[in-house]
Formats: sequence, C-alpha cells, structure tokens
Amino acid sequence: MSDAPKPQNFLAAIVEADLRAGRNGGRVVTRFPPEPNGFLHIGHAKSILLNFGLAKAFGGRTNLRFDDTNPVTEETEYVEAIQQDVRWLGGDWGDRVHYASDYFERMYECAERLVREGKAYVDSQTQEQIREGRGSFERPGVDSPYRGRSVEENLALLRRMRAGELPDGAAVLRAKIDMSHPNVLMRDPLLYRIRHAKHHRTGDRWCIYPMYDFAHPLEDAFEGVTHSICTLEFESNRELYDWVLDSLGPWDPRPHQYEFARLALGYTVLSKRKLLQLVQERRVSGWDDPRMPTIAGMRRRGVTPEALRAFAELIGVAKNNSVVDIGKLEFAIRGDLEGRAPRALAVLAPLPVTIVNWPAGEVEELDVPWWPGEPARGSRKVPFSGELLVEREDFALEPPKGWRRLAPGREVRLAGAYVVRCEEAVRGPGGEVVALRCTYDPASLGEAAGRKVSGTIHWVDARRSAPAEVRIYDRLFAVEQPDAAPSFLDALNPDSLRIEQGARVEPALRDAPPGARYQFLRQGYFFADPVDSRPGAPVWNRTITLKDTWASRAAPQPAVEARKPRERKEPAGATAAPRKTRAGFRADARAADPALRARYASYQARGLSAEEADLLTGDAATADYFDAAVAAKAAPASAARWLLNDLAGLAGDHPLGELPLPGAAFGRFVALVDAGRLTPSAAKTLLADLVAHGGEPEARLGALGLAKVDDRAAIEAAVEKALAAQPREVERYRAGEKKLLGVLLGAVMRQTGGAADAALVRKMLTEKLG
RNA sequence: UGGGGGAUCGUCUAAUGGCAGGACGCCAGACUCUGGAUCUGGCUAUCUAGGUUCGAAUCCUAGUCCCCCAGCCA
Repeated sequence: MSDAPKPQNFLAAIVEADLRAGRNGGRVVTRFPPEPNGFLHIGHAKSILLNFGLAKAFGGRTNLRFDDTNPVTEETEYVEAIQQDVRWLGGDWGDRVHYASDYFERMYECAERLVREGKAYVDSQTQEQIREGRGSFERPGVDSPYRGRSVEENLALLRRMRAGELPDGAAVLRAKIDMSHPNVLMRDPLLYRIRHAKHHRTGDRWCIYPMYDFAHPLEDAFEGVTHSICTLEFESNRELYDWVLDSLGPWDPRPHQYEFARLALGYTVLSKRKLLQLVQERRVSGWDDPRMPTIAGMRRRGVTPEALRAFAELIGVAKNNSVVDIGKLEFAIRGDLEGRAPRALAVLAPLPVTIVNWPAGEVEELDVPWWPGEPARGSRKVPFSGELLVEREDFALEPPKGWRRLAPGREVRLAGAYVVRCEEAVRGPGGEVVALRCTYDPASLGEAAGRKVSGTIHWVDARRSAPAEVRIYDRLFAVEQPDAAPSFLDALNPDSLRIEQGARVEPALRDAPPGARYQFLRQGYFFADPVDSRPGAPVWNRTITLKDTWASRAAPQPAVEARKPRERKEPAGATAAPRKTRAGFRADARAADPALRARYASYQARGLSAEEADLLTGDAATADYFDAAVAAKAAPASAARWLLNDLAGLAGDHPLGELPLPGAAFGRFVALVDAGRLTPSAAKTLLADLVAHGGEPEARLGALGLAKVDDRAAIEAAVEKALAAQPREVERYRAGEKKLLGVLLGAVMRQTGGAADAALVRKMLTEKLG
C-alpha cells in the first residue's frame, strides 16, 4: 500500500474488497488502453487519472497499452502524442508500454486453440449475410451454413487466411457460441478479419487482425491486469470478455472488467469522430488548438495537470449517465492558477489618458509587488508618466448604477499607483470618446495613503509599455449540448477566438518566456503560447477569465433543445412483439396451468391478498415452496410475507428449490417467528444465515444467540450501555434533535444482536432520555 | 418482458436498514488597491405508488423515465 490518497468511489471499493479477500495474490494492475487513432481529450484524462490513481493508491501498477488492432485508422503520430499527454498528466508507466500488435502471434495461437477445441470456425459468408444472420434484438439469429465445418477444414482455412491466400472480406474467424443468444454480441462474434493493410508497427507481417472483443481480454490477461476498467458502453461486451478468458485460460490473475460512466461536459463535444472533423475541416487550428477539449489543447491554453486532477476529484467516478457542468472545470482551473500566476498589468483595448497635472517629461519607476498583499514574493518596476492607457471598458460617459470605474468627475485608483480623477472626456468627430484628461493626487501613492475610492482599475504607460498579441479564447460551442443540435457544427461559438491586436503589456512582460503564466489584473489568467511566441514578442492565450459577478448579470441562457431521438435500424420482417411484464408472465403461467389457478384462488381464500397470491403462483416451484412452508405449520399470511419480502431478495437469482433452505425448514422458521421466539429484526439475521448456510432454524436460532430478549433488566442494561457509548448523541437528543432516537435505538439493537423487542426498547429509551 | 445498465439538491457525488453529507452553482453579508481571492451565513434533493420494518435513499412489488448493444470500429 502507498500513502497516496485513497480515491472514494465504487471502483476503489471493489479493489479494496479484492485486496481484503486476498484475490489476485494481492496484486493490483490496471491499464490505460488508447487506440492510436486520435488525440486524447479530457474524457481520457478522467480515465488516465482513474487508472493510474487507483493502482497507485493501492500499491499497484498501471500499463500503457496501445490497442492497435485496426491498421487502417492508426498512426505512429498519435502514439507519440498520446505518450506525451499521459506523461504530462503524471501517468507513470515505468517501462511498461505495450502494444496489442506485440501480442499478435500469441493471439493467433489462441485462435488456433479455439478452432482445435471446436469453439471457433471460419465463416465464408459475405458481410451482408453475416449481418442478416445475426438477427435483431427481438429476433434470434440463424446459424451460418459454414458453422459445421470440421476442425481440420477450419484450421486449414485459418492458416490460409493468415498466409494471405484470401482477399479482404472473403472469410472471418468466428467464435462458436449461440446464434439465438439474447445478447447479440454473443451470436458467434467475429474474432479475426482479413485486412491487407500496412500496420504502423508490424508493417506487412500480418494480413489478419483480431477484433477488439477477442484481443482486449487477451491483452489484459497476457499483462496480468487485475482490474480492467472501461466505460459504460462496454457493459454488454463483458459477457464476451469473460467467454474469451474462460475459453482460453487458466489465467493468473484472471482479469475482470468494470465499467464507469464516461465524461460528458457541457459546451463541448468529446467524441473522437467529431474532434477529428473539427480538425480536418479547419474549424480549429489543429488537435492542440487551445479551444479544443484535448489534453494537448488545454495544455497549450495554459491549463495545468494539477487543475485537471482537481477537476477529476471534483466530479468523482460513478455509473450514472451525467453531463458535468463546464463551470466545474473552470473552477478547478481558476483555483489552480490563483496560487501560481503572478499579477501583471495589461490593457487589451486601450484608451489614452493624459494626467494633466503630472510634471512634464517626468517618469516614475513604481515598485509593484507581483502578489498584492504579499510583497515578500517579489516585485518589479512599472513606469508611470503623464501619458497612460486604460481599458476602454473601464470608462463610461453615463455610468450605470453601481459603477465603480472611471466616469466624468469620478475617482479611481490605478492599481499599484495613484488615485486619478477624470476631468474631461475628449470626443472625436463622431462624438465617440477618444481620450481622457485626468488629474492625479500626488499624496495617494501606497497603502499608507489611506485614500478610499470606489474602485481600482488596471493601466499601462503609453510609451513604455509593449505591444502584444493577445488571444481571447472562449467556449468553442455556444450551447450547452452541441450534440443535441441538428449538427454540432451549427452550435459552434462564432466568438470562440478574438485576437486583440492593439493590446499593450507592461515592460516586464516583454521578455516572458513561452509557457509563462500571469494573471492580467482584473481580466483573467494568461499563458505565453509555446508555439507562436517569439523572443521578445510573446503571444498571450487567455486560459480562463476571472469570475465576474458584475458582468454575469442578465446573460440569458439559450434554451436547450431536446435531444433528437436516435433512429433505430430494424431489419425488415421483424414483428413488434407486445411488451410483456412479469405480471403478464405469471398470468400466462396460471392460464396454462389449472393447478396454479386453483392455488391462486385457495391462497386468497386463506387470507392472502390478491397481490400476494399472484406473486406466489407465477410458477409451480414458488407455489410448492410456499405450500411446503405452510405444511410445516407456518401461518399462511406470515409465510407469504417473509417469502415475498425477505426470502426473495436473499435468494436473488437462485430458484427457491435450490436453496440450502428447503420449503419445510423455511416454514419452521416462520413458525418460530409467529410463536414470538425472536424479533423480526433477529429473524432477518437468522433467515440470511439459513439461506446462506442451511441448517435447522431452531438450532441456528440458539447457536446465533438470537432468541428474543424480553427480560426488562437485560434490555435496560443494553440501553444503559448504548447511551454511555454515545454521550454526544444523547446530549443532542436532549437538546431537541429528536430524530436521533433512531440512531440510539439502532445502537441498542446492535448491542443485543437485534434480539431485543424494539418497541420495548423505544419505550425505555424515551423514558430514560426524558 | 430481446439483453444489459442507471434514476439523490439546478449540476456532480456521498450515505451498504439508523442524523440525507460534501463540492460546484446561486443568494446575502464581511473584507479588499483585482466587481478576483478569502471569510461568514443561507438556498435547494432521495422518480412515482403500494408493501415489509421500531426505523427505508437502501429490502419487496408494480409502474415511469433515461442510457448502451444488432461494425469485418474500439
């Protein structure tokens, strides 16, 4: 175990339980298995952080594995980009970078073994025939005419496939499972297809390539992966994953697949196909365009790995289909940059200001701390003269209510410098404001001056500032759910990039190196672009704005259109079967079986409700079980209740007839409860034990010490003990938090193993607590 | 019933029969040389209906809604 923080999610719970149970010999091995056919995006970041984080937290290892089983879409360029991204995020795979293509020979051997064992065959149907033969959701498939080929013939054919004697599409290797399997993935899935294509690593060595469902479980098994974590859409594939492993084992460890919900984010798209389209259609400048949700794009925008990790922690891991508010990402980015970006002065859209009472020609070098309020973290010189520039947006001729910036006659603080007062707005020929004439207060410099003004604005010196290109990035999409639009391209935000050509930055920023990060005071966090910046001429990318409670007024949110229903392609000829419910099946069973029908009536005659009678007579086994219980002296009403409410849940999918607890013994159990020998609470414990291990109810009741305690003194002792153990709760209860009675009652019940009479305990508790 | 999964504040996520918690967001206030940050307080939730239980988000029954699967993609 390491001391890395333990993630708190359902997968961590599984790993922890496995470790506790001693499974896999204490090993924890995960893997991150990208296909090298595109750049990684923030959804992958979630998966990377999960896989690497989980293994690290539990003292395990994580492999990086390229799932390169489809030569026509995969490229070496992506392999390199992916490694860079994973490494940047902090994923440490040591020397364990693997390729599915490294296992092609072993996989092929597995394929031959399946053939030899009669579990796979070569199918020579066309693609269309195979699709047709698979059936549909409601209609079973039909066997391929080639399904019955002999082992020898299959082996010879498979070898010819490998040898390149067959053209693309002429044959495939299929598992021989069940063409009428309810899970369509199990209807003789394809294992290998012929592809005469050059592979980015194996070149022309192979012309047959394994399918994902065959390759992936084997890759995991070859590498000793214990927990194979993927996204929800692979849930149906798990059955096949298990089939492949069980057919080709034994394995140690035997990998298991678990699924979690992939990330969906508002105001963005996270499908490789769509991201590729944006790149190919030049809607963005490339995979690393700062507007892209790719890891490379976010990195270039100025986001840090720490911010992404904070984001991942913020959103957690679960199985709910969810769309995460983009605000959470922005929060994580701001929170990270807040502590690492020094504050600098830059004016994006300048408005000239003349300080009319400034001594002509004089320049003052102000010493301004990089971190306001934390002078110990350093400072730089900022020139101040009679000719300045302020942000155009920071002046209003007719200021609205609550305005805390410049306006005729108003005073503001220039950050790090003097308080100025606007004396006059200079108008151009069209009446527009082209410059400001202000006066300054020579006594207002520094904290000690104690001048109170309504606001502070940023500025730069007009002559001694540097021109800079500033790229103002905004969300790539204008609507929260681009996928819901008719075409996601329609949802693109036309203002996702604005280039401020006339921006000016303070002199200290002129030589900022690529990758430098600053907060431009009051405007946001900026990052010196690592690609386009030149020595002495950095290009600034806006990573993220500051939170702006002033501007956030009255920005109407566009209505979110309803997601358009996806079209179903249903092969012709399928009949729309009427939907049947469980209740319908029970009714059918009774219609077909007069004996069940008779029991349905007789149960009601013996006092059961129609619902109970219905549930008990859906099949003969359940009714038989119930009858056996009643024959063993259980009252019908309570037998029904215990069977339906508790036994059904404990039994799970197991038929009642196969339980270690026969119907007659169940009946004796119910009789014990009816006789008041144990409380309902203790009875549940006893029933769970009987279902798990069998045994005679009476004997187990004694062995587990579950006999009802109605001895006042014993209960009183338990109450005293429980109260003494929870003084805080007692105090809070007495202070008025009456809901804590349940907690205290629970504590007493646990004291007695559930054997105490709950009503009696409640009574004593309320008396004692007053 | 084709099969598989999922429904908890506006959003994301906890609570394995015993106090519905946290975070984002939002609102209000304090503070502030950033309308930022920070601090304080507040807001809002168990899909529906029955049942079991002293006690149900959790167990049972019925229903509703959402997602995934019929590529020689992964």
